[in-house]
Amino acid sequence: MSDASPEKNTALMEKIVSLCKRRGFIFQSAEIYGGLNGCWDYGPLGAELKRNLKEYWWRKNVQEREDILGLDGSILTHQAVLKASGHVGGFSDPMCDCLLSNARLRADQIVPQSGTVYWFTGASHAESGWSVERDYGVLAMAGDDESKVRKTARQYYAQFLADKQISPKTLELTGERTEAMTETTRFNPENGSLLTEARAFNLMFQTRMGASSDESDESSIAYLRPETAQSIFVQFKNVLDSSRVKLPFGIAQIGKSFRNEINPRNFTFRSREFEQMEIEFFCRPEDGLRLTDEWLERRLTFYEEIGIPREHLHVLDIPDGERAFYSAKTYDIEYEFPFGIQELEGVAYRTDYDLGVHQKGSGKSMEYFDEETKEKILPHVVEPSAGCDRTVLALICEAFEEETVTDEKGKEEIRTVLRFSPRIAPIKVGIFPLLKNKPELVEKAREIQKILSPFMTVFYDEAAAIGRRYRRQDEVGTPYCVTVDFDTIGENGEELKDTVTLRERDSMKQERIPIAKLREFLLDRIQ
RNA sequence: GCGGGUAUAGCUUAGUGGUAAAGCCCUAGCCUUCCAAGCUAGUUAUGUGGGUUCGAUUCCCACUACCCGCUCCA
Repeated sequence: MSDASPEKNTALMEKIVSLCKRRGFIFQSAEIYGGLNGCWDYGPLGAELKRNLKEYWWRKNVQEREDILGLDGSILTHQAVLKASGHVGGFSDPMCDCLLSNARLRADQIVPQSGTVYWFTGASHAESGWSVERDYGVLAMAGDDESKVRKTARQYYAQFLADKQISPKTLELTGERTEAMTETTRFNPENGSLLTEARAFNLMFQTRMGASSDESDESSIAYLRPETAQSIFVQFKNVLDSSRVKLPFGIAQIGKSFRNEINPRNFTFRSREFEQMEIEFFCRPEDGLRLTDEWLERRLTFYEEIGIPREHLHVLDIPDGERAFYSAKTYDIEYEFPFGIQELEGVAYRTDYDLGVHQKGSGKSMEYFDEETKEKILPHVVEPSAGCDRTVLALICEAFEEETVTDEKGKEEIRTVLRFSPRIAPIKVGIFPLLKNKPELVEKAREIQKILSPFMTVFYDEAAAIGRRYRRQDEVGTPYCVTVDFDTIGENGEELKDTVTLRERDSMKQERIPIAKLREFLLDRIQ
């Protein structure tokens, strides 16, 4: 996808989805039962790919740093945590629908209006005897005349007509009365039509804990966490007290989060169950903005290291007024997916908002005592929060390529190849005996499999012609293949004995390498 | 959530109100000395549930899922 265009590319995305299923990267959840909306399962290769991503992230951010510590919090979350964080009250959108156009509107974003409301109780059609009783209203703003209002009402009632041949114009409106209203948000500013009652659509999955939990017992309510961040904030004190760390330091977590998205879309990109890779990096207030910029750079480097080049990433500096209310600075790192430029990760400076609300909510101090300055401070926090599933999808999209190759006879064909970085490729090396009906070759290949498999994911394959086996591995992104031939078993002299052909995925070049050096050679390239 | 579209084998596509076809893939065997070779054999499908009908994969209805647009994404 080196020539990725920002325009939508549905055909490309369909090919990628098809490959993911065919080769066992990603399946639809509960497919044999018709599928579960917005849920996906990772197949054998997808599981390897995702694991490689998570392990590399953990290695770079936890293992190789002494100032970041790991955490693995529970998914089931105490309701008090999410009340304090603002999710119970605020993690919802009041939505209402226009009764006329069915447009969906955010109730809290409707500009209040004033005018005269015309109420009706129903409509009838004298000729056919049809009638409907249903309350409806239209807001007439200054300048609207009555005929326009009645036309809107007739269009509304016409929706209930069984006979679509009847013109809305011939309907009689019943029960008309008027009412003056000021600053109302119950009507669609576009057309004056009455809206449905606002319904809160909370994006959190709620559950009840305990065997005896009954519907009326509010205290049994728990939630599936909508982000991994909260368990980090809630355990901030415990980590601090148990680990003897000093500011600045971070707590990292990889784990599942759940949001009841209204509209899951774009394959695994927006799912209801998803995995996050988050760091909360705590610091002194004066360092927050600087560290936000530093983290942005560090994260961009990370994406380059796993094979997503900087030129396919976009950094969005979210302007004042568009950031979440708690954030003093936010960068979005976006990737050019075939379906558009979409967010992979947010790097947000959350100030002391989170520790502040939990200090208030729990009544427990979240303060940090600085031994040098002898002062107590409430640390600020910088949060690089990456979507794991989104990054896996980006890795697959970035790696996908259909290459035209010409064989010796001049015949052109399409080679589908996933150009994964060796570091994250699900299978590191394919091991083939040149021929499967020669026991010496098979035996030697099995030996090599045994040597390498403790160190990396290997795939042994003896079926079909050697070229086909190479292509199979190309399609799943295996960077190297090793072939055992007659040289290996010493048929062509001592100097070639115990050497194998090493074939590289991208160049399709082959070189001769001693079996004894294979492990080191491969490990050098996949670390 | 609204509107539009789609649903036949692992994939890509035929087709039919009366036994569902092909190519690729896959599996096994033979053969085969490095880039999807050949021969033989084989497995596998009408998304789910109703209705109409003697009979439905085909017609009708509902549901589900996916795709596109809108909406939404603290």
